[in-house]
Amino acid sequence: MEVKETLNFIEEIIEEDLKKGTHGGRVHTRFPPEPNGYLHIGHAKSICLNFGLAQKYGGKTNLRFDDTNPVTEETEYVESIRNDVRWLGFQWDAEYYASDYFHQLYEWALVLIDKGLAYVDDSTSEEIAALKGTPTSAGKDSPFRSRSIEENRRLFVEMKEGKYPDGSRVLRAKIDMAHPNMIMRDPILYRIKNAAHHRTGNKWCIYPMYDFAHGQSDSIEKITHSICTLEFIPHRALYDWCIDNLEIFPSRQYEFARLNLTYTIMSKRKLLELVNGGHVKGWDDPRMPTISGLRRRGFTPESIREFAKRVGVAKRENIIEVQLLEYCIREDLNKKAHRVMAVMDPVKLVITNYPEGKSEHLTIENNPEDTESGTREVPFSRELYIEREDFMENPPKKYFRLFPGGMVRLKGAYIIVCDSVIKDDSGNIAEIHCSLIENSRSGNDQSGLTVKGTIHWVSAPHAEKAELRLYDRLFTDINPTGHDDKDFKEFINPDSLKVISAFIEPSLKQAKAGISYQFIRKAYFCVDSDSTPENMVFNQTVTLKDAWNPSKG
RNA sequence: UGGUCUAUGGUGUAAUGGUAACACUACUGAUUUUGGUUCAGUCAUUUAAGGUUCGAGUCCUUAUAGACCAACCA
Repeated sequence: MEVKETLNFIEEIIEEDLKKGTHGGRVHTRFPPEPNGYLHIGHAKSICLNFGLAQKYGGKTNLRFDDTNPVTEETEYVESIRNDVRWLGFQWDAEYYASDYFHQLYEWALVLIDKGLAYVDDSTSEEIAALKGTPTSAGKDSPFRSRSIEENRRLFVEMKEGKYPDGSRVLRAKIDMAHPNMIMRDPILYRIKNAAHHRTGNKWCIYPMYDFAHGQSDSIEKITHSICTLEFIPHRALYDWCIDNLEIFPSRQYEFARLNLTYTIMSKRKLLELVNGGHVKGWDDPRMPTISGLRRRGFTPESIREFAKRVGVAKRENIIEVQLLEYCIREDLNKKAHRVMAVMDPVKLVITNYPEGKSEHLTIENNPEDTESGTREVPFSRELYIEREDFMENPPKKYFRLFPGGMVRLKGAYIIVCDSVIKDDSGNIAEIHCSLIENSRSGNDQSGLTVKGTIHWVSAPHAEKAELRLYDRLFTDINPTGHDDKDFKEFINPDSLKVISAFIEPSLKQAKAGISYQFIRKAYFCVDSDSTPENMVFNQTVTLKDAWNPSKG
């Protein structure tokens, strides 16, 4: 059956433009990050949207750094952003910086002054705010609003020449102090900042505001569809005002709802707070919703792109369940990740009828989902480790694992039956004694027995040790920033990171950083960049789904 | 004493005036040498009230709810 393709509202706009022949059928988008922090999964949605649209309609996408505020922006962030976009699988057509346009923007400010549409205001920040009015009451004109064009021009040029200190003067658009849209109440266009810029150094001491830079940058690059998030809706009036009065290429702005994720924060400022406050170990901490964090956690570009596709694009505020993200990474890794065995909470199991000192190599498939993935050799011997939770002395109904008198298959090996349990002085289980069934070896089973459960194991004398970093959600609240009376940091999950030592099968000894594995029956893990052959470190990406619910028996 | 945007299952996205669909979650059951995967099934009178129409989730009106707007941030 054919599934009818439906368009999101931006695709509808584009197809309408294509039909009308707007811009000669050209589609040109841009991804415009400010280099003041690392990209997060919300940006990934925007990246996939902007680049995806261009791909779909045979257009282009620029990467443009919106770097109009020198005090918060750094080259480190530029590098990380370029890296993350590339890693996600996208290549931009051109790389630009709003700072490339500083001179043009300055010229355009002069145009507005000459048209009587902009003026220099000597008021303080507080005075300007006071005259701004409120959403429900009109503002009042600044006492400097009626300066002559000549005076405005002279003052603005002097601002540029560095004759005035920070905060002493601004350039404002002359629009309407009673406008119902507060953005239009004589917005500030330029401010004085005697600060070094990461690209232009000390060349400038006046810097354009977002509203005087973004639309014009789009226009310079002949962007046809400038896509941003909902909070910029009121800015669209000013975006259009600048383009109209400057009589430049008519880029158009369209707004979609940003991504929100349950149990997650999605604000660069707040993520910075987590980094600076030492609540996480950096922007790429695997608990962070940053692209670099997700990458280190073991997420693949494919899984994130699939996620972006599945969350859709609309204008309605939304909060996506993290389970969808988890579904996407499991779906991808299920196809790709080799299966290996690791015991996270070990208890010793002795096979009493297996000769001491003997060992053999069993051939085990790497991935039953991928016949191309081949097999590997796994050593087997008399003493093994199994998970403590895979044995119960007094099991409930429907317990498929080991218990006294019970039978399970050791994955890829033999069927065993539990004969007895050895306890230490304090009553804890020290060893489980089993015997294996002759002729039950995996792939060559002539025992005729069928067992309900299969458990994983690692041969004790061959086992390697590894550090496992287990992650839980970073916040305990479904919407940490959704409480007016509480700071989001109050909801930080104290147990978001647990470090354990595990036994892993020896084939993992060569595992390289960034490679993902499925630790069978447990979770997907990926080799961390901290990992060395002497101290192997794995990050838990996501657990396997677990349908076993002991309480239901 | 304002303006703008948005309202469809638990979550998200469709249905473009004509049988409310798909995915995720959750819960059943089947299959399984991973309690994974896979496969089947269950879960909605579309915020409310009016109106237009043969026919409304869709158009109109009013209400209600939520979001955004008073940074020399973007």
